[in-house]
Amino acid sequence: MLEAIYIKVQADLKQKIYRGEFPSMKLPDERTLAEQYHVSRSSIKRALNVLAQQGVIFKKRGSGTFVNPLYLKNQDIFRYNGSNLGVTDSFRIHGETPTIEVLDFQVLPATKEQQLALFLNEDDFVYWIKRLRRLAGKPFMIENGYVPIRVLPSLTQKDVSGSVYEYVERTKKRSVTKSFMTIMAEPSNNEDQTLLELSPTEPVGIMEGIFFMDDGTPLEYTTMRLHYQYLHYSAFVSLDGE
Amino acid sequence: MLEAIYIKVQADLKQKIYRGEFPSMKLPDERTLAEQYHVSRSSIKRALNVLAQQGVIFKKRGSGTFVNPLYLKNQDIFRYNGSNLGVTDSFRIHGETPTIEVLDFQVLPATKEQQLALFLNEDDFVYWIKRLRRLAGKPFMIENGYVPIRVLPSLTQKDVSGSVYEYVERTKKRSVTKSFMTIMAEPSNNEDQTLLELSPTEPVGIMEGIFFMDDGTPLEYTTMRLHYQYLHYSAFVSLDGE
DNA sequence: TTAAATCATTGGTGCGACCCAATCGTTATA
DNA sequence: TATAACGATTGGGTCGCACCAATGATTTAA
Repeated sequence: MLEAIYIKVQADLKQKIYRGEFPSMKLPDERTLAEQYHVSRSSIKRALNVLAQQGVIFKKRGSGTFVNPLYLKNQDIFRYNGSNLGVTDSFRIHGETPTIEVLDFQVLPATKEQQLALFLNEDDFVYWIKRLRRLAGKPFMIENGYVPIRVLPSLTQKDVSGSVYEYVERTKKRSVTKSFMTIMAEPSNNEDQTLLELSPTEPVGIMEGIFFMDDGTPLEYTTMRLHYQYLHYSAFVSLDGE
Repeated sequence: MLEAIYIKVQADLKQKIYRGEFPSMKLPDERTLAEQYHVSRSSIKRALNVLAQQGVIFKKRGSGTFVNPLYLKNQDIFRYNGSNLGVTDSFRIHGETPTIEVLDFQVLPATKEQQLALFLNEDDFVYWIKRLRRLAGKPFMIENGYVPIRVLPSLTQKDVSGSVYEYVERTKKRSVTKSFMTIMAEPSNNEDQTLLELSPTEPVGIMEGIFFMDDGTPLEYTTMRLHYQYLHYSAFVSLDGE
């Protein structure tokens, strides 16, 4: 099975929506879609659920399924598209690929906090990866990442000057598809101001999080300090199935 | 049907996880759970999918289903619990309920941007609701909300001095469970500094978003300017079913 | 004419069956 | 002993059915 049916249906419907093939903003009912795609209603429901979760459509029992007009007008914000959660991918959207300057690369014993976040033992070690990211030459992010040695035993400085997640996908055939993140803001400190070329009144955005591989293994604990103009986090939140 | 089976199972499992009833961090396999709960495997799968989506568990084909240790250690962060997305609910967690001071309450013609965000026509009007929120007396948020008159025709200043979402639930029997939000940060302006008691180097966090009722009707377009210490947005992100 | 009852439409939930695919421990083999 | 093959376990995907619940249009009755 190269790709599940519901994935294909979901992708196809998203295309059709994007291309404006539902001018009435209303999709055919589930039973009809099942016929059209020659799949069961269950698979259609599954595809529609994914789209609803993404905020692309709204379902209304008794009435039908409708396109979220916002998705049409503004679909570049609804970018839950990349197969990857990393910085490289997220910021590539703006047209250019970020470059990486490695500021530091060491092996350290894991702190208590890191042990907790990365499910480590007392005697475990982590790589400390400090990097500066630039977009079109302009620095926009200071990144402090901590990766358990146990998870990537043969990581080198060279690997670290590229995307760590691509390295993981290449060498371990695992993808990084889950993260637990916290977003905050703070006045900039001296280092921020120097590295990110900020004035004292200009703040930084902070994105701090744990990134997991698709099997649940925690890969990295990261703190990102962003030039405030680059902190732009969008999310569609749904509190339904609870 | 007061509550769906998969909802009950999901809630029960979450309780058990929280109470540490799976010390090995491993849940029984799906077929066994189905027997224990006297429900079909489909329903178990559904319940587990919800929990996986919330980051409470990780599923690993061929191995089993495991508790996310982070959820145990830090479950107060995993608070996708409230039935409501509003500010009142979100910040009540910290122990105290925020108070509301209405700074302005008017009816205005909808701007282009509002028409787009709220699916309105050219001649539609919106309420402009400007409010200051305090927690334990300390101001922490300036809120500019825009609500279509069409949606809440008889909204009064009195209603607006409480939670608008509670008003919606009471009068329309609809809940506010979806939102599309963007989070940013900025240096504080004069008004921010005055109302939120900030110094010039201290920034504001900005949460801007559209809130939808459970049937997809957009209810409100809001811009919230937060004292930076109160911007603390956490999310579990999963890029799986795409 | 208006309000209430009815009914068709549409999405929601639940079941159980069937097979697939990844994993892991066991067993057979070199 | 180390490796390979195998098989059991476990979650993933698909199907098709039956029935429920909310909605909205239609029909009926006041």
